[in-house]
Amino acid sequence: MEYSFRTIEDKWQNFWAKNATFKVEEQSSKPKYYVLDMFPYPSGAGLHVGHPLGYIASDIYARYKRLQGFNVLHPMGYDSFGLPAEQYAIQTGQHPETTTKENIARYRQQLDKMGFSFDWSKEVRTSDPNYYKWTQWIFSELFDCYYDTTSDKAERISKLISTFEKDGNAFVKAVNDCEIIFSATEWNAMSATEKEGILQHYRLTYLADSWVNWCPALGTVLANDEVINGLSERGGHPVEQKKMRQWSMRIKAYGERLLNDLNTLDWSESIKEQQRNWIGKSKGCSVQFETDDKQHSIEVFTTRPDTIFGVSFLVLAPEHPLVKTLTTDEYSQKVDEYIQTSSLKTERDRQANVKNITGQFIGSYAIHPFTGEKVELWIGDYVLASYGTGAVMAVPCGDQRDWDFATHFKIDIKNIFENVDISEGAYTAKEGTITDSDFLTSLSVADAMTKAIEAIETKGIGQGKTNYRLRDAVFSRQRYWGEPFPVYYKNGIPTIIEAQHLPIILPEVEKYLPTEDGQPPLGNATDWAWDTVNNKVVSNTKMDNITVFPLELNTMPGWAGSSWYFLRYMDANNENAFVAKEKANYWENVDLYIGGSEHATGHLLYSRFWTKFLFDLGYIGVKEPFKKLINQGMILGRSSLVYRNAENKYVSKSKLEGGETPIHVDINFVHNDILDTTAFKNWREEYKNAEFILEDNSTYICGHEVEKMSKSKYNVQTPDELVEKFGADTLRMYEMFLGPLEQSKPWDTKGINGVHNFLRKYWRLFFDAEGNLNLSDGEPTKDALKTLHKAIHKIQDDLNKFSFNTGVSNFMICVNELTDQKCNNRQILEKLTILLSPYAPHITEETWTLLGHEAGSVNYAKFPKFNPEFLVSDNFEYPISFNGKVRFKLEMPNSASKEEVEKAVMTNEKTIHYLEGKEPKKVIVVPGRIVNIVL
RNA sequence: GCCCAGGUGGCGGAAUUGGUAGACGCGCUGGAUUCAAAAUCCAGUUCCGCGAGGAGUGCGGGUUCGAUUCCCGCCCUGGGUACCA
Repeated sequence: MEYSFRTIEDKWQNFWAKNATFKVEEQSSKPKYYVLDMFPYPSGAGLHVGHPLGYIASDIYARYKRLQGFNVLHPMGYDSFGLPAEQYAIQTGQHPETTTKENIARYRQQLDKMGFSFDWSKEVRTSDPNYYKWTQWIFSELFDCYYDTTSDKAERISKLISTFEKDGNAFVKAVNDCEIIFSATEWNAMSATEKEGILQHYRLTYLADSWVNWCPALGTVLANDEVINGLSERGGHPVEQKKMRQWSMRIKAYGERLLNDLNTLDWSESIKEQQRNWIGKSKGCSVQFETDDKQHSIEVFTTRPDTIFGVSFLVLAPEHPLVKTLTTDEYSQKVDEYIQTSSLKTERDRQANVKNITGQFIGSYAIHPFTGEKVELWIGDYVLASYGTGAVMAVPCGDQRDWDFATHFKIDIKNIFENVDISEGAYTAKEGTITDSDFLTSLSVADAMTKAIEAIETKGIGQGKTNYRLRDAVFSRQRYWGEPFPVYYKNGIPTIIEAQHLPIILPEVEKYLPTEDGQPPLGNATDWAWDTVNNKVVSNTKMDNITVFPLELNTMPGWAGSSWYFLRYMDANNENAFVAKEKANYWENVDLYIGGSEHATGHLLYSRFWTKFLFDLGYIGVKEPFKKLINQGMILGRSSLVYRNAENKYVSKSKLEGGETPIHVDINFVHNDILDTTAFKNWREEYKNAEFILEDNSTYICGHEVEKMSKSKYNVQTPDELVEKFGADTLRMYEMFLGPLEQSKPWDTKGINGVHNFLRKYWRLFFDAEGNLNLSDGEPTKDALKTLHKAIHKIQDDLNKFSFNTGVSNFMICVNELTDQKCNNRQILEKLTILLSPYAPHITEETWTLLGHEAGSVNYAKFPKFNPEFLVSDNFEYPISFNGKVRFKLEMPNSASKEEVEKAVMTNEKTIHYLEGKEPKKVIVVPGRIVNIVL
């Protein structure tokens, strides 16, 4: 009987769907385990073979955890708001919702064919009003909170208001960007508008006129991490700076916690490092420099207070507020010109000219706080207004940029490092001895650092301070296809719509483009006003600014919905809460999260931020969303190329003479690099009369290149045709077999036969030569037991280490050995089947029933434990053969000679722990050069 | 520049509390079966050498009885980040 994967896979996929096999409930009797994939954006192209890589790994792990007796939550959903659907809508007029629904249907079909064990009853879609209702709610909770630095958590804004009413804001300890100090009396005298204006400086989400990365081509604002080298991440359009009224998220308030809690996470070092860099904590000190007329003082931030005696000038950002005041008449024209040119520079220009040193002396001086010497004041656009204080003390001997600047403008360089030559460049190492520095002289750099901060603080001209690179995240997008804000404007005051009136449903619009007068697309909506009497959205014509007000026209960014979706899965259909507290407490957080590393600083940082916020308010009991994170590598495409020569003929690879034009050819016409010339000719009109220069054996061999999968390179491999040809189980195992999960690798179907053959061999273990089911019921042979137990041991090890690739190899070894032994023993096959079921669920369900078990029961109730106790029988004696391998540690002094070591290896009797957590078992190591011996 | 990860046959990749390098699969070579093909099975396959033998895990050193594994210095590839004071 042949292995008929199509019949088998259809049968079991239907069975699983009909019986809701993978539906989970909260069960306190079982330990929980939460396995999550980064949910996909449902694009029009459908899934390609790269998508399922992570899903297969997580599915294997989820099924493995179920075998071990865990109650496993393994859901799937869609990040269904996003730009491509909107752009498609702009082009075709088709509503993004329609496109999105079609794409989701296609994705679902493809996912189902892979045999994933998702609990679809918990599906979420970020564009579903029942979902974004709660995204809007979280936004309103952020609006209602501020960050209290005393309790070090988010607190209700009402608490802050009552403090203002009693004491004003002078003694408030809160993260804010409020520049004025007021008393209680002043506060109480303020109008509602003024009060809200103040509160905006404290709220965790707030409106601010901020410089934003404006992308004219996309008609939208982009986050810092969506801009790469001055170009938009999506599409690569130029991005310019523009000031706009935007919603922002005060993520900065959580900077320290986001940094510290990284240490509690089981994430790859590289991702943690990326987040640390992004948060960019630097410890240092602020220092006030008085101007020589004693009228003003300039605050700088430095990480090297120990070099304060090396200061030879100050540099201010051109945008610094004191520049105009401090510029002398003599220099005002030059300074104005410099400010003018640097303001015209886009981010892109600045980056292109990193080596280009520019600056301008402004004519006035500051006084060095310790030496009393005059130091020149300069402006230079290498100093950023947005970081630190917007001014730096320049120490050319200790900072390369300052050195370059000083050298370029011929400013004196003072050396304060003992025995260091700085004629060729700055000395930037944080070690050595300070000299020529008054009270810091002959101290080490580290000691001087402490001493300098002390002196600065004693003098009252500054203090030790910590700076973060992390900036608040802009939260407004000028888009249609996103979550509307639950906000209306009451006489200009942003007002939140109460939770019981949510969701605010995205309105219909005629056009998805910005309006003529530059309003976001929601400006096209005719029914987009808030009636505060009836609490509903009404027609714009009813707007009277007494009871009916305009609604916010921006929508939320893509990361809004994805910042909390892992919580919604726990309780996807709850209409009364974003997640019920008892469910949140049962599932806690994600135990294993699998997805691409491109989200290192975006999604993963924002999710952590929102999780901490929701924790602060007591809605959930965990501080971090994802305990363990695995980043699957990208699967690259393997493009096939044909070569056209000058005479318009197509030249096979070994006949190339150079100068031929390579042309991408659809990979479906190519098998093992051999081109199907007929298919190629029929591909396009232009190839119809193609002529070929063939190899000597009359084939056409294509060239190839490894690059990103893309439609335009005709190298996209969808899973569908492979499932059709080999079955889902083969594809699942093959994707795992390709290599380590975390590594990126080229897609190549060459080896898929090997995996397919393995499954066919496994299938044949159950049947005799005539194709009849043939299972023996006797006791298994020692050889068969040994093979099985070896496999159990290794494959469990592989699963625990997420080495799914070696897991597949070990299955192959096991089945090859059982085939050689002609093993058809029921006990052996039963256990092997359980072992294989996470990898190849369809074929194992089928064989499970062949073994006489109830249909579907391998999932998994009958075997609550999948562990050594269950699988390895206690009484089994391991046969240690001459060729067997047992690992043991040889305890000998390092000085022992080779002969001595060999002698010890040959004769030693060793005690071996053959399985963890069991009594040690004595085995005698057989003479021979055996060092690495495994059971 | 800085940070992180990695460099092993023709290919994807195994093997690290230091212990027979190249598991497993692909590909290739030869053979069996077949009218033939597919499929299947058997043998071989790191390189050099007819051979005995020698070389070999990016390069150069070091520690060790023994190094793909540990240490030092380089080179290269991939990812991240960038005038952050």
